[in-house]
Amino acid sequence: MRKETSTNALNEKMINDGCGMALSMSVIGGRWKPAILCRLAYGTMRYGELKKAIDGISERMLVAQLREMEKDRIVQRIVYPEVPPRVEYQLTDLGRTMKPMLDAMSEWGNKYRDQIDAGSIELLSVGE
Amino acid sequence: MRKETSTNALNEKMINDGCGMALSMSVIGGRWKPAILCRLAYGTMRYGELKKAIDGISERMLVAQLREMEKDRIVQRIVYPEVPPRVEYQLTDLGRTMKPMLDAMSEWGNKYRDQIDAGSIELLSVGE
DNA sequence: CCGTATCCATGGTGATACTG
DNA sequence: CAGTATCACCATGGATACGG
Repeated sequence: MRKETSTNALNEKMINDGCGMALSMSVIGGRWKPAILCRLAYGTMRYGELKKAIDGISERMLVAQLREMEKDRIVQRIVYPEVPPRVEYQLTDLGRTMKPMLDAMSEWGNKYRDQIDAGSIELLSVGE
Repeated sequence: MRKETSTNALNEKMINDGCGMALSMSVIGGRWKPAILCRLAYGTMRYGELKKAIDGISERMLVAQLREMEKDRIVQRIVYPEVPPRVEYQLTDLGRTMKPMLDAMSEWGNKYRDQIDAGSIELLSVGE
């Protein structure tokens, strides 16, 4: 049996629906994980860089989401014992295997946005 | 500007992080959407069939998640005016364009599960 | 058969302030 | 610079009962 501690990192509820999709969702789901993953997909980033790059994120949430992804072994945290302190984050090897999935998601999302913006889809509720 | 009504159907918070990943997440995120999408990917299903197929889902949640995906135009609801009533659900054309993304997610999830089960990853906290 | 309505618990998230 | 610590909100989702 797999072990875990808290919150979202590997949500037991979702991992057993047969198809792996739910497992993927439990790893990349989370308010800010897509945004973080997008950045780390291009390489290593410092804590402060991530914070600046991701608009609107609080330190609390940035750290929380990074920690969860560390637990799930897709993100790696590297601490340089310097003054001032420096901490870098990057995808692990396992994290990098997500690339095709991440790309597929970005691509569909962008196409979907185009569809909506083109007005060919109304996304309901205009008169609600 | 895009319009929307409630809850999760197109979460404004998530759609503006530049990469389309977050948009995708806002459409397929949700406790039961992966499970539902997995089923509908193979074809049309009746309400009752979905309910039976997805273990543990309540009627409330099944309907709620289906309605959200209807709003987002990826799922189509077809009502047959018969007695007894019959309602079928299927992916829309737009919904079917998600196939590559869905497949990528399933594939990565399954590989990830293998990695974990193989013990090559410990998923933390064994001694926590 | 296919849902709605209602109530309620949980925890994910945000805001703010503080620390090594 | 890179985080912790606390508090509180409220949307998400669960259980149960009822309706066309």
